[in-house]
Amino acid sequence: MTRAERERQMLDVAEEVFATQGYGAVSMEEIAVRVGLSKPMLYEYFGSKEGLLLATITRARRELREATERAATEGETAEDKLYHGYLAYFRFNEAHRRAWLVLLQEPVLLGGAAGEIEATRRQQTDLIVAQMEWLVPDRPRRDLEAYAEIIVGACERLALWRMRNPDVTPEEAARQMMDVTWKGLSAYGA
Amino acid sequence: MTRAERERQMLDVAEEVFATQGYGAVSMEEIAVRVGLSKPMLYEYFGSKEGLLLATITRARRELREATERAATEGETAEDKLYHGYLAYFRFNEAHRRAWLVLLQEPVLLGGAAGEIEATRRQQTDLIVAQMEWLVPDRPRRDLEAYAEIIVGACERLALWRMRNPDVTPEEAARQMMDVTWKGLSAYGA
DNA sequence: GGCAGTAGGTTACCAACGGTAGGTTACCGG
DNA sequence: CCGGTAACCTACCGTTGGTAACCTACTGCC
Repeated sequence: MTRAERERQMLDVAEEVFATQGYGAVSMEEIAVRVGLSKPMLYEYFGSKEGLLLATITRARRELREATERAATEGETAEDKLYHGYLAYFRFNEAHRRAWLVLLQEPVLLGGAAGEIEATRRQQTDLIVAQMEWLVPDRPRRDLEAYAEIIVGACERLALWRMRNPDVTPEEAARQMMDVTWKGLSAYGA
Repeated sequence: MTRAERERQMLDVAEEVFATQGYGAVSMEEIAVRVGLSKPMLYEYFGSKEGLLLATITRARRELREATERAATEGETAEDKLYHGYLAYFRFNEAHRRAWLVLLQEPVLLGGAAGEIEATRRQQTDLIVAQMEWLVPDRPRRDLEAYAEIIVGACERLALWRMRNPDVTPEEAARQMMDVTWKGLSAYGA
């Protein structure tokens, strides 16, 4: 087995247990046993427990980004693009439930490797901002950045809400996002 | 010193140290020393480390809710109410930076006392939904719930963004929230 | 005053975990 | 056949979350 395959295997196991049991509740020993290796190997590959979490988060984030990025190229109008982006997001966290769950663990890193994750976040935000520039031209860069953050946060939370309401389809969630962020609540005002 | 005062004192210390060092990076021993007591007292009051975090989160959340709730009664029109709600939120996490920072630690609990925190969250969401009913009448309850989640998530993330961009005033952040959630992005379309 | 009961507090300990040092096996080029 | 190295393991350490057992000072009561 090559080194890259080993790493993927380790990340698969880590993703599974972090998602189901939570970061604090699982020991490195347990992960190692599940992989079929011993603890020091994990440290060889990832340096620390937080490093392992960081690696799984980075991978999950990349997968999510690729999925939504691809989708946002579909559709003609700005409205269509936005809708398809949302749809891809909610479909992703239905299909890759585990990968998505570890993304929620991110705040754990606040006190630790927060700096390292900043780069990936920055990169992701930049991409959304780029699409924003297409969506809503002639706005200050700073506002576009804010809008991107707003949308990411909203999606995250709505996805969490969907976990408690599993009968909400990705289509419905995407439509709800459109209601608020595209048309705006004023459209429904009294 | 009464029991309630002791508890408040412990929560103050916990809030400070969780916010600055992060949940995982701080030991119960350290907190106990800072309070001026010994470790078992913390366990007497909060049962476990996670229980202590849960208590600080619960308190912070209540303070935040009270602040925003009060503000949302100001203003005449629906638009005004929404704006003042946002403004109060961003002013709160500027003034009570520490309290707000522990709220971010919440996902740590995913694998643990997630059930207990569900009640508080539910209660908070219900209140926003109630204001939503006023804001955008004649929508299905289910959509209102989704809108509430969207708004909470968006605010959370934008507040996080503000921490990295400290020159963004609460007024500007509130305006950006209005741009997206009230007028909607379509208002700026090409 | 003397004394049982209890609230509030401590010391001393345990088990589990993150992390590491040092040794062992297995494979490779020469 | 052999030196070197990559992959891997066993055995250990320090710290930390959590607990048991004990102490102390106050309260109300005879």
